Amino acid sequence: MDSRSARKHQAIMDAATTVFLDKGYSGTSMDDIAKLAAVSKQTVYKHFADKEKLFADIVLATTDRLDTAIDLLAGIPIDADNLEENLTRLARQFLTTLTHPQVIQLRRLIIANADTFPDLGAAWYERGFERGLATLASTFQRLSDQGLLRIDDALLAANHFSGLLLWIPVNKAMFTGRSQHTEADLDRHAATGTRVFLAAYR
Amino acid sequence: MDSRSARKHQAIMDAATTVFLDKGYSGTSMDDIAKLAAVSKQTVYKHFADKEKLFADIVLATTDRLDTAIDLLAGIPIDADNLEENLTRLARQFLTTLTHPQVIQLRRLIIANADTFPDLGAAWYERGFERGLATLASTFQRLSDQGLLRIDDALLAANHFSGLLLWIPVNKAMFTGRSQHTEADLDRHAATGTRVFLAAYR
DNA sequence: ATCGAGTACTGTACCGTCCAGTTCCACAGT
DNA sequence: ACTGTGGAACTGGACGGTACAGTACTCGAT
Repeated sequence: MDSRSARKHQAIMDAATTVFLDKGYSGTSMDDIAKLAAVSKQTVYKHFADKEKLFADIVLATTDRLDTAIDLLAGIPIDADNLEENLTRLARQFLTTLTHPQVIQLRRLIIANADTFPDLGAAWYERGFERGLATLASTFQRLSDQGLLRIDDALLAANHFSGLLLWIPVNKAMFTGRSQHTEADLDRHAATGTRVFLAAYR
Repeated sequence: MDSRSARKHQAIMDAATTVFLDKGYSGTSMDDIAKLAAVSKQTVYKHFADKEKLFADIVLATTDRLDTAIDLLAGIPIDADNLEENLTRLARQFLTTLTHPQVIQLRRLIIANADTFPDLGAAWYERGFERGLATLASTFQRLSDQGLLRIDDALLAANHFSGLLLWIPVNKAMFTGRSQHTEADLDRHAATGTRVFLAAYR
């Protein structure tokens, strides 16, 4: 069922995602998108009412992709033995996912336009952020029920966990352009962050 | 030495700061700034070469103001007794300062334009972020020398402290527009964050 | 006579629309 | 299976309208 129309639609979405992530909302022209999608501008406007609508669509689509990625990640079972090692590995994967250049660029994009598109910022916050925290929290709750952790507010614990891990690398990436972290940096953040977390919650 | 010229200069800086913080870089026109400063556009261009230069100047000036505020804050002495209470108060003041709407808007502004002005992002990161962490770290080092904390990497400890405190409220503010936190929220973040920090570092 | 206000102007970028001509696709009849 | 046909979708380019950075020029104030 890849009708021509559907193919074009997808091509436009892909192109728009690329260009918006790269150049920001106002830095992107509809002509740019049409050209990259190898499609006429008329066709773009046939599929999307206007620039704002197109922007909202690609942001939400990308957010959903990220959301499912996090779900998968938090679903990985954690052994009772070697709790610290297992948790460190979870932390490490969190870091990999959330410092991925595309994710960083998406954050940038939403923050930059949170004034113009308040609904979009709120939607991202709820679907891409709070939901991620909630799944992480349910993992912690499980560990707590097994007696491996000592937690009364699982959501708060998830907040602390992610704050310990992400505050530095995410901020660095936000401010210093497309800075790529070395693997060693991320390893270190995962290890030390997990250690502090366990000191408080084991 | 308030020459007429100096006063105009200041008026333009103030107006530009206000408008840029409110509407973002590309959302702000030079006419807006001139009008708010009660000055002709010609005069604006007499004092600042172009829009980019003006933007860079006001960002760096605001960053410096924030930096000195943090210095003051981290310099407050901490009693040996009631460590947790004292640290919680420090945390609370950190939160107040860094969730101030102006600061949040400045962060937004820099992140939004980190691609176009990479130097500015880097400058903010070094002067407004790493420097703040460094002063916090030196406070922790002092406490460690007094035997109140057990720290081997003071800078890392400062990172963890700020991550625990700021991750949630700052993210929320970034994404959900000018959301104001209730005092109670901030109290709670300060208390729980400090508790986790002390569990790991006391 | 110097400085700045006020305003008009230039050049550019870009959103969204329009139109004339072309390609794709589903479905009919053979 | 093969062809023909109608309609929908697409192309490419042009165009109106608007917004805005930066410049030029006139006139009044001090």
